[in-house]
Amino acid sequence: MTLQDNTFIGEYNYSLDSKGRINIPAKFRQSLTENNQNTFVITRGLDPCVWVYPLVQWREIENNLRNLSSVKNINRTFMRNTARYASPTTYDKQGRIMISPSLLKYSNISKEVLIIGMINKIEIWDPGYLEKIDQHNLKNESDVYDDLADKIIL
Amino acid sequence: MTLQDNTFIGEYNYSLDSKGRINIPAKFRQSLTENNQNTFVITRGLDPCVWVYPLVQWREIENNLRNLSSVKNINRTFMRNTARYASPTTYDKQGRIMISPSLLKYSNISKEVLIIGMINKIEIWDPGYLEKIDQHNLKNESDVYDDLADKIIL
DNA sequence: TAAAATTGTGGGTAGTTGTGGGTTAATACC
DNA sequence: GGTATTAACCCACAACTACCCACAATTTTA
Repeated sequence: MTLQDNTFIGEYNYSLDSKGRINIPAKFRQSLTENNQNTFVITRGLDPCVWVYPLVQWREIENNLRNLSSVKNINRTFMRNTARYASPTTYDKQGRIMISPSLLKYSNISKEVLIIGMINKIEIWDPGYLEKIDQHNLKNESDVYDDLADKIIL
Repeated sequence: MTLQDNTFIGEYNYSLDSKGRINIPAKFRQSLTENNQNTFVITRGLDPCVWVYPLVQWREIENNLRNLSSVKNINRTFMRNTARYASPTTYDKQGRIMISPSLLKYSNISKEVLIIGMINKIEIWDPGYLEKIDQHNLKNESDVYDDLADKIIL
């Protein structure tokens, strides 16, 4: 059973193989609509992890960026950092995508990976690294976190 | 006699089988509307137990998450921790769902389980564990408990 | 009260999934 | 232009999951 189209939840402990490939969980692939053409756009996350967007989702981001005025300095910086690391990747018949050495280094991934569904995108983490960062975040912003939980958790 | 749609009350003592499956009480299943497609979304509770949402209930949570911008750090942390432990599960012809080893560990469940109707969701507990926590909570928060009386008339 | 239907639990089987690795085609580099 | 390196495609397989059938105990119905 999959949820809504192009929507991802859940976590998976997979591993990077000797050729630098990572499997996309079958449930995630099944949730993809035809117009994604078996393709993701992978890029740097705002956290030290890899972000994986379905192609159509990335197109929306592109359109939003298109509307950012280039007059403002901060807009140019944001646009540049969002666009420069992104690259489209089609998965092979086994459902795997290639991750570039540069992205692996950025996200601290060596062998084990944790793949997390983030609703409209997918995150790929080094398991140990996430734990560290997560605890840090929860400690420093627990009050804001609780406010969100009050609004959203049923 | 069943209650309102997608509404659960009462408790049931069931057991986990050798394949990690748990039966959903027939009364709970009968209360489900068609648009749930015989599917629940199971995840970690805020207490050490398993939360079981009807699919349509979870969609509400999901849609709220979708509106959180990933530019904010705390939004990402919240979305990650809400989404990562959740997974959709369709029950089989006997009315059972699979519980992952990770969720079993989190909720301390080994063999016996206590299934509790929580109105808009279902909780699955280890019976002994719940008793301990419940007593602890009543002892330490009885004053806050009393405040609820202002909001809810029994 | 007896028969019929439902419910909770056990387990077998066939298909799917994650992972490894070999072979060919494309690319980059001398 | 020839060679080395990389990426795409294919085959293989063990582990796991979904689906099916079965049955005893309980509940409902007649």
